[in-house]
Amino acid sequence: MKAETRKDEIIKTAAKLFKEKGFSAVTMRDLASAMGMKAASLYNHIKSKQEILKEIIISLAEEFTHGLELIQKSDISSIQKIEEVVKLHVNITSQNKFGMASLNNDWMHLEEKLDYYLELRSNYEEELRQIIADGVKKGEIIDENIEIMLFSILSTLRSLYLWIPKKDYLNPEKLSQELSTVLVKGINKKID
Amino acid sequence: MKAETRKDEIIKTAAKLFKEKGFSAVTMRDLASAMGMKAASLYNHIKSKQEILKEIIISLAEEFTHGLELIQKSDISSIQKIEEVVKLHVNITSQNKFGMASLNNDWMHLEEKLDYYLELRSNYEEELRQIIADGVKKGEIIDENIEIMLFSILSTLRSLYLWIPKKDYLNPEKLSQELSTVLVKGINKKID
DNA sequence: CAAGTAAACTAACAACTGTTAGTTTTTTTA
DNA sequence: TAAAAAAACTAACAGTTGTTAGTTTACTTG
Repeated sequence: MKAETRKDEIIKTAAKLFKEKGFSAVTMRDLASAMGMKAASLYNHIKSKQEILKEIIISLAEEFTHGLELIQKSDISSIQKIEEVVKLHVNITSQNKFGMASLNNDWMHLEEKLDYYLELRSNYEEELRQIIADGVKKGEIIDENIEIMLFSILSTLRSLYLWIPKKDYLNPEKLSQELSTVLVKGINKKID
Repeated sequence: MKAETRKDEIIKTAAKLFKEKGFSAVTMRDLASAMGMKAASLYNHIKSKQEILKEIIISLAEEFTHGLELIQKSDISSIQKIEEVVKLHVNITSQNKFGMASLNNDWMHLEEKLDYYLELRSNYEEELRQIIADGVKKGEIIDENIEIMLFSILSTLRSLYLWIPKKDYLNPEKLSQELSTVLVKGINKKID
């Protein structure tokens, strides 16, 4: 791991501000002030406000894509794959509590990289859909509407960024495990 | 039901734009242009940009609060209450596909009404938490971490606005029922 | 310690922001 | 059809926006 550059600090600070008010509502003067400098000085380190957003979002999106690829080709059951996806989201979100807000809410302000982002996202959804469909075919997963199961799981995982910061006494391992239980088994008490 | 005023049209159009780019990125000139008029003309109908956001968010928040109150005091099981909450979200979201985006993402730009909104929201979460806790106590709901169950359900329901527009061939009744199944029973196949 | 580089600064820009004032046009009502 | 009300307009404002140019200060390195 290399040393953190000034650019990295700016991006980290920006992510924090973007989470609070959204990309559009944060001005370069806000960001500069949070960094203890003047707005013009930021441009010694970054090319534009856009570039900051791009750095935050694209690196996260690629991290998810890469993580899911590994899970996809591993030789485990469908349910286990879903459990690994839960871990992936919990881990990335735990380490990027702020950036995840931009990924979820400010992707539409990407300009040149918007199409690339949308491609990564739809591929991600498609791969996860495939994992679920496989599980249904193999009889591991109930034969309910696949879109609804996909949506329900993904909504929960994508919202983790709102919730992990409030409960960060829970370690990632325990959180992943308990979350998997709820997502996979549901909440109703079974009659054993 | 009364006739739709020009103000209502403006708010509806604003909600649509707010969903696409977020409150901060939509200018009064954008809104005016979408309405086929000049920015200044908007002010014959509305007091400020803020007021539009307030109208969108507060009316929705109050609708949820009221809906949950009715469910809370009805004499049904905890699981049934949760199923009613699912219906509540599906119905309100189906009828407010655009406004729900503001409720989820732009509430922090409320000014005078921010505290009121935060109060409604935390009361809502607390009441739902109570429904779950009751269910656990009565043995209807598994004895897992209540916060995780609350978070998982609420994340899914709060994300409906992203998903309903894409699948609106599904009618609200069917969607509510299938979503309840997934949330309550989970996705794994039981050994009958 | 000299030279080079990194990182801050001041000043300014052109475009855009929400909003107001005052006026004209269109629609409704008596 | 005249008067009143509703709804649009033009023009402009004061403040804010992202960004650039040019300069000064601080740190690193040979």
